[in-house]
Amino acid sequence: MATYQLLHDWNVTPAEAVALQQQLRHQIQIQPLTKPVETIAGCDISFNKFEETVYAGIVVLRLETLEVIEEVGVISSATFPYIPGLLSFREIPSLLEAWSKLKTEPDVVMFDGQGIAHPRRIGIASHGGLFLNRPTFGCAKSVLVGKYDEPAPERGNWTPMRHYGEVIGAALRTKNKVNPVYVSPGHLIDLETAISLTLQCDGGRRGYGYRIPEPTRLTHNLVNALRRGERSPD
DNA sequence: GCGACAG
DNA sequence: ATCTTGTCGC
Repeated sequence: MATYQLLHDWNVTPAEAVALQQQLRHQIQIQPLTKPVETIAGCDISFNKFEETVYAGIVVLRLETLEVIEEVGVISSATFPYIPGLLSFREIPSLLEAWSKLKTEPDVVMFDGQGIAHPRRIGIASHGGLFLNRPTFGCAKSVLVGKYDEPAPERGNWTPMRHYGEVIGAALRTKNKVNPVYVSPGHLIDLETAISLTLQCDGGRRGYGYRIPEPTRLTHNLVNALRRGERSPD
């Protein structure tokens, strides 16, 4: 079973959450990978509007072939509300429950959200990286903070996202003439590597291609099936 | 003060 | 995030 470090309690108020982020942000390390990546995991949650029950899941893939190595899902509950800038406090607790069920120890984890492309430089991917103590990065479908110039329309092109003068991520085109995804390092990885991994996880390199990279796309399908009762938490 | 605002 | 069919464009 995969393990993680519980760096702090999750039962906090929004104000306490912000204080924790200010404290934790200094522990985040943006650097090149120290080990080659063989497996990559995607994680996501799903839920019915107005309900506290959440369906969390993680899918582990072999980077080279994008074949699924393992899938885990859990039905849990989230009490913390969705507040822009505090997404990790709503999603990470249940994702950690799913993580505990993994037999495999993913080399790197892709999150559905931001890494350091966050007002306090600690989005869900960075926060999760500290708990998991391994390389993580975010691949979001929309922007939280930062500005960027539109990247060229062909797959593979990207432009830097800037916030207060700092390069915090990239607007990356994963498919021709389709809206870009927003990639940013989470922890123990750098922007260039996060971009490279995102492109390697995109089926586009093999003909069939979706805007959302496979780890996140497949996990999204998994948790939605769980929510609809089309699959069980095994 | 006004508007923006990951999922 | 979720609720949902058709439809415009390449």
